[in-house]
Amino acid sequence: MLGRTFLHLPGVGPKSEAALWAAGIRTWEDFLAHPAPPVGAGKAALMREGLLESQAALAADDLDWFAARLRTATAWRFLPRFLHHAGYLDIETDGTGSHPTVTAVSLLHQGRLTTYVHGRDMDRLHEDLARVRLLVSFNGACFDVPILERMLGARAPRAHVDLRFVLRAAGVRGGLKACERHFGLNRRELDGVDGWCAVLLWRLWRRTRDQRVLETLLAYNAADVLGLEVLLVHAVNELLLATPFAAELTLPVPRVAPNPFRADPEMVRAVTGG
DNA sequence: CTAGGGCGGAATTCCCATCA
DNA sequence: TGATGGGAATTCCGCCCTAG
Repeated sequence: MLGRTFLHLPGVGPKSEAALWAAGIRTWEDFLAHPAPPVGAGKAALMREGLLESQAALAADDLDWFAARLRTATAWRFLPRFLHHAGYLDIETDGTGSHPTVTAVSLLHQGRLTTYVHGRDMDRLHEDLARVRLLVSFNGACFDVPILERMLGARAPRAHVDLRFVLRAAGVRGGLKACERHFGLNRRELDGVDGWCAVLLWRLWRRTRDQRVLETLLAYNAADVLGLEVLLVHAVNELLLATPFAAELTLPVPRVAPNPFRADPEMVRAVTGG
């Protein structure tokens, strides 16, 4: 999809891009080879320049270059090409206002899920996060990343895709759980657990040191990032439907990866009030 | 509850094609 | 060639939404 995207060029919006596609100019190469593309001469020259730069950036695997030009709702355009760099992130906190303790973090990167726990190994997060070139989160632009930076001094990758806004562009609104339900994802024994439950689980864990409590908290945290990986593909496929390329570019939807942690039904009951 | 970034619509600027 | 109008892109601001 990236090689068919013109939106990232200055002076090009959704209308111009759609017009190019309709005129049979479907790829960067189509445009560059076209003797008289259906735009003004000045804009054509500017676009030609931008496309040559785009080709160079793609050849150099320069994710940041595209991330800077395709933000928020349009970020999905470069996702398929750079998917293998994605690090899916979700944090839990103790819920105490604007300066909370980060209690647990899950990071799914290159097929490996790593969990960080406050007081255990949270310090390892910095170096692992530094290896991630493309961060994927849900509402992370507003929540996870600012808190990680403020509370842990962490530095997030420059390229960050917040699925909240990608999904919204695809017409799917609401919180993470609602989005999962929309695509038929099932949380099974974690049904009904939300972020506030994670706060309660953390308090319960501190008080009791019962391993089942921590395990339930981590299962919830892990379920969030495992869901992100699948939601991302759904979102891209949904947005492809609004382009002429859905038939050839639709991605296979992966299964939700197995959760290495097991939520204890008794602990779930304890914090959901069920 | 509280914070914060981004959406959405309106206003504004920019660009291009069309004319005389 | 210079003025003009329309359409598209960009900018700006208040409010919405979601996180734990």
